[in-house]
Amino acid sequence: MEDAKGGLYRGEFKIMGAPRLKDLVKELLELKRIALTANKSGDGYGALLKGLAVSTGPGRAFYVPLSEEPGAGMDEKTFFESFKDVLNRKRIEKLTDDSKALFIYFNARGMPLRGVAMDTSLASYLLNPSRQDHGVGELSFEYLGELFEGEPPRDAPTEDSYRYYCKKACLIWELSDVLEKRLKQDGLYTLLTRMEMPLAEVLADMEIAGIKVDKSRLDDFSKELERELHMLEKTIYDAAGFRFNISSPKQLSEVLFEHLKLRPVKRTRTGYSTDEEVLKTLAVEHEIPRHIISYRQLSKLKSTYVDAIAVLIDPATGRVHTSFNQTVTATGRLSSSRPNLQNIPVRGGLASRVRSAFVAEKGFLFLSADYSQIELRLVAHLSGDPALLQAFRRGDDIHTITASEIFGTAPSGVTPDMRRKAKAINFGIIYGMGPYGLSVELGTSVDEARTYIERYFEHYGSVKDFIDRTIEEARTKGYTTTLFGRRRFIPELRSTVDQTRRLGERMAVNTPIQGSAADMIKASMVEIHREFKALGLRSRMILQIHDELLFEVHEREAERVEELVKTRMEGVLELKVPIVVNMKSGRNWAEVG
DNA sequence: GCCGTCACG
DNA sequence: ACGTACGTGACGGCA
Repeated sequence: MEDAKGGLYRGEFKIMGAPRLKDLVKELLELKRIALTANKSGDGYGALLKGLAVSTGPGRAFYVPLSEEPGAGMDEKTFFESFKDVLNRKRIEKLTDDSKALFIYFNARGMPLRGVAMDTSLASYLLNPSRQDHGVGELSFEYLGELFEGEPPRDAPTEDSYRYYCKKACLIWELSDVLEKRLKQDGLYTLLTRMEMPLAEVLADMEIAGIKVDKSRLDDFSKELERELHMLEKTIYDAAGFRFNISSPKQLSEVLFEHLKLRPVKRTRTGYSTDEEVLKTLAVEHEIPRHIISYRQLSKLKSTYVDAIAVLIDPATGRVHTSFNQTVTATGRLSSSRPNLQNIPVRGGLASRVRSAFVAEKGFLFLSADYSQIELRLVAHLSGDPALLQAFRRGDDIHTITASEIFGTAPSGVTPDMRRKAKAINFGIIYGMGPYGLSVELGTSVDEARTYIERYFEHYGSVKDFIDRTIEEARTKGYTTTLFGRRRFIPELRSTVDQTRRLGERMAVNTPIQGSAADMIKASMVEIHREFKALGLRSRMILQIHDELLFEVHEREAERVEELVKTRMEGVLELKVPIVVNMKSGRNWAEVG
């Protein structure tokens, strides 16, 4: 495409190639701020960068086609040589719609990108984390009143796609001012610049690092599961007297409730439920449900955690590179996808077969550091409840103490079953449960569950006050907040539908707890990453699982890193109760979980 | 593209 | 009489 080699497009956007690049870079070096947006194919670590659009001000932009777009662009070396200073200079502020993607691209190639001053997705997420879409199109409509649909960029480089990205870069420029003002109005700007934007680079480095997977271990396990599934399949067909698709809830339901005439336990929106709870109930009557449970467990393991992960191993590095999504959850948590490494099995007999396939690089160890009871500690802090505060300050086992209060015995007289019930209640509080929910969880009557909840609030009266206060505040303001000032709007609270309004109340209570815990771990991650860099350590952070961080630690750095991580995580914030972090190290993930 | 199911914190 | 504990992502089946 000859225009890509330095020609000037009609209209307001330029497409730059090598000949004119020098002049342009000279001009850029004089600027205070530029807007950047990438034309990439694919997502996350594996994405290809096809080009970069740069806006130098409202209505002015140019586009650099890169060689990753076949036949179109400038080779990487030329690009880096020309742009290095622009990207590296902190005083040239960069505005972008997806800083993590840029960090992944540049950091992975040893090209530091500095001076990122705005990330419009992250800004939008802080303004309203419940939005489904934080893209430039949505934001332009919402905040600029401008329609930007452009057209979906094509496979082949075209003038249209260049113009599309140039326009996008210009909109990012304009959006940045508006978003900055809004964030400052809402007291969220610091959260953007000090937490979410620095975190984006941390996440980029974690995605680049990935985690090593022993493929042969997974392959062996897959074959084993295959054989087991085949045997179970036969057993089930024999017991039923005919073949059917065991993985089809619809067909299974016909088998259980029509052919075998078992009594349905509960309904789904579309028919009778066949979930594990139902199957356990039915297992008393027939042998099939028990086999179905086993079949389901093994097939889940095989499809989701063995086969799906094996194909995502990068053959070049032997590692899988998840994507950490920073703008998905309503509470401020991260999420992980392709693969989701935040829901790798940890319970159940075969969980360790999967976890042990995630291994530390030769010469390295895994170190896991998790916040102990972080959400309950936050309940203690946020409510200021004297009994709860005292329990945590004394270092008591919180479930045992709760059990002793509810059942009126000395802590030494608490049986394992009493502790189990107290644990369910403690968790239920965080979620805003009712008597029914607790009764299902405990397998007791609704009345019994109701009694437990009443006794809980008798002993932890300030927790009740906290819940009421939090709901009331959310109703008045329209949103609920975390310790760090993160917001979540809860329109459900104004619903006239009872069920919806109660859902809103549970969200209003749960979000400050879950969200404050998310704030804390995010702040620790930024701090720890900064220290690792400053100290020039070879160790690196590789995963975050909500209240846990996983590190791949160089053997010779083990002691220093343990000390550093524990200190930073526990000292991230001063609460009214101690913050406790548990640490464990080992050669694979099963050993540290 | 939705549903049911199930893995995690 | 009804639904009934927060937040996620991914799979297979099915229309």
